[in-house]
Amino acid sequence: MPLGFSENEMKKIDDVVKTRRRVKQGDLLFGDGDTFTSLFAIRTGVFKTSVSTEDGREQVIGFQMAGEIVGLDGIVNDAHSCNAVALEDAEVCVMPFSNIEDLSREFTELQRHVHKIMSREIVRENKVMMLLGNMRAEERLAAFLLNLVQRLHARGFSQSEIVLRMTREEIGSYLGMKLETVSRTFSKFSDEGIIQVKQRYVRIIKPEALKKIFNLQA
Amino acid sequence: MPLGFSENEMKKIDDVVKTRRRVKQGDLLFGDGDTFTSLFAIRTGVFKTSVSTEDGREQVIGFQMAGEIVGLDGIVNDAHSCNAVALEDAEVCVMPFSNIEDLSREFTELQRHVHKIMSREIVRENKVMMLLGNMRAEERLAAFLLNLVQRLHARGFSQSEIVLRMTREEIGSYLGMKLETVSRTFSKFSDEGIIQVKQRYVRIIKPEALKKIFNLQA
DNA sequence: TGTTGGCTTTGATACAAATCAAATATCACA
DNA sequence: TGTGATATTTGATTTGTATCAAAGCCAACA
Repeated sequence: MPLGFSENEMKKIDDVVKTRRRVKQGDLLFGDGDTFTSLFAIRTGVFKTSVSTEDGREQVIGFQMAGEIVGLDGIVNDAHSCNAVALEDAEVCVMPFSNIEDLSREFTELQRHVHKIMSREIVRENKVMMLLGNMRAEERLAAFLLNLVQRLHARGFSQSEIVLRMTREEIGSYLGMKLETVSRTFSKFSDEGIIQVKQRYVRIIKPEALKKIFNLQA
Repeated sequence: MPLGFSENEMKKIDDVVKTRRRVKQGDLLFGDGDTFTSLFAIRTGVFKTSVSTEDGREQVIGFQMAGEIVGLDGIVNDAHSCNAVALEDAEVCVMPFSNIEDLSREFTELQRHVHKIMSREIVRENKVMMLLGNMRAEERLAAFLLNLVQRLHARGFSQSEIVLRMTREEIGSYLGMKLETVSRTFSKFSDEGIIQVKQRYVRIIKPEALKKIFNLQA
């Protein structure tokens, strides 16, 4: 939340955010078709969001972590159009959207914040479309790893070490490739000394090499 | 714009929308890096929006037509992060975003409308990610054609005839495939009697066949 | 502490789409 | 009306990733 509010204002805003909900690993925070009432701010844990087709295939559309907002998809039709699943035990703030709308009419700062959150999600998805439409497996995985450490580092974690919360299959779904290709690409980076991989643990040895792969975009 | 406003309210809202701008075919409405000030409501013409990489490759992220809003990407950083180019001579309403923010604090209906527009864009991009990540060339093109006629039909045009405003290359960029593959897939659909194609003109003969291809998602 | 089941790695092969190449069609404009 | 530039189609070949298959690894739990 942005600063610049009076004490009284903060209190009102705090009220929006006071309800908490715990979500166990593997459990659904919300699912496709669920009635939309609230946005969720992630306090702890990592989520994946995904859409599914009738025949059961899944497309992961994002991995969200502490401080990020999920549920924006539900606003347009008052129903969610994707699934949000906890990849580890998690806790979220439940923020009823009608409260957010009421308050953001009162506080310009909050209004602006809400708009920026939605715009940020649009811009993020634009970048993912570029990944999916234009890039090769190595570039996609390099971009994925760089994005992940960057976000983890911004949250006080290591700049070089990652413990993945998602399976190879989920990474593959997000990046538009099969789990075997994800695994092979990890192995290739490892062989080249760019990263160390041991199952879910990844250590980035040469971030510049990843950046080069990503920027080269052969 | 949604209904349910008083005359006085309508006048205020009309004021936001009164500035017009003409954009010639091939001209930029806004470009990556441009300062963000306004959203644009398309009155006539078709636009493409795209992001580019340093090495000059382009990913088309959408084709927008009358009644649709472009520029949402600019809100988060007060600068645009994509390009919007007119694919034919076009006219837009220029809607200064600060006016929109001011008015939407005043009118709940407008506030809601703005939120829904942004959410709709997020949901649209989710679907494109599914296309790009999971589907094969035929499925992508079938989905593209169905989406296009559906939107044209909603605007009073034919349910079966399309005059494409974009090149094969632009379609391919949007769908994550090369122009030759787009062309071949058009030819294949044509050979199968599903569509008639003559350059930019497309007539859909068997919409059910397209739907089947799209739903099958082998 | 052994067993089960899920996840990951690696190898061999198949295939869809990319690439390379050339011919044809269309349009703008001199 | 011809000419050049651009867009499209089609063919031949290559290639990156998917698919199929099997073995190895790990964690949870009986």
